[in-house]
Amino acid sequence: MRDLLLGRARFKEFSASPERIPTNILSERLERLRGAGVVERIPAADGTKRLAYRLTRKGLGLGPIVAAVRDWGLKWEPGTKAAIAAAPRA
Amino acid sequence: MRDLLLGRARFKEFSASPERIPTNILSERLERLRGAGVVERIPAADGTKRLAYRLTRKGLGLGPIVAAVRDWGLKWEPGTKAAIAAAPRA
DNA sequence: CGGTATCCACATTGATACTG
DNA sequence: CAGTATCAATGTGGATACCG
Repeated sequence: MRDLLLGRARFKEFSASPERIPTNILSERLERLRGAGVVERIPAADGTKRLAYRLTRKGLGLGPIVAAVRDWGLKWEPGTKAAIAAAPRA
Repeated sequence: MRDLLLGRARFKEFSASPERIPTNILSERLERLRGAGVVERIPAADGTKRLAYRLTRKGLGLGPIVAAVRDWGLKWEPGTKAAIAAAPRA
């Protein structure tokens, strides 16, 4: 979800993230997110026959949750680093 | 977390919630939340020797996350009902 | 009342190997 | 590149019984 919210779209991009998620887990999660209507498949931007993934509106709606988790971690869990820009301090 | 945010404090109150959580799971979760510094034990308000649970400041900080999840559910997941008052529509 | 103790079922993750 | 197939390990939840 973090990668998708950052605009990442390709299997390989998700796979390259620091978590080093195994390909089977990544594949299964993308399918489950698709089943939940949070993610959709689209043709890749580069014109090749490859696929890409993108958040639906429902998926974009998860942004505030992810942001709230990030903010909580930054405030209360030492060592938390934000991959997505933090909300400005209120 | 929802019950705690609602101000519920007693083991029995959590236990009576609609999820009908088994006592072993409830007990284990309270301990884990305590270990995470999210919940603390306090003497019960009624002066008996019983215990009660309360959110720490760190735990109260989870409120915005729970609220964001609730709002997302209300908007995107049919059948979602809010146990905590929903944020006013922006 | 407020828990512990068992024990089982199932979900999730992960390592690894393989394929169109 | 973008997955699928296996299989083992672990985590999580739940039913149930019991106890101070």
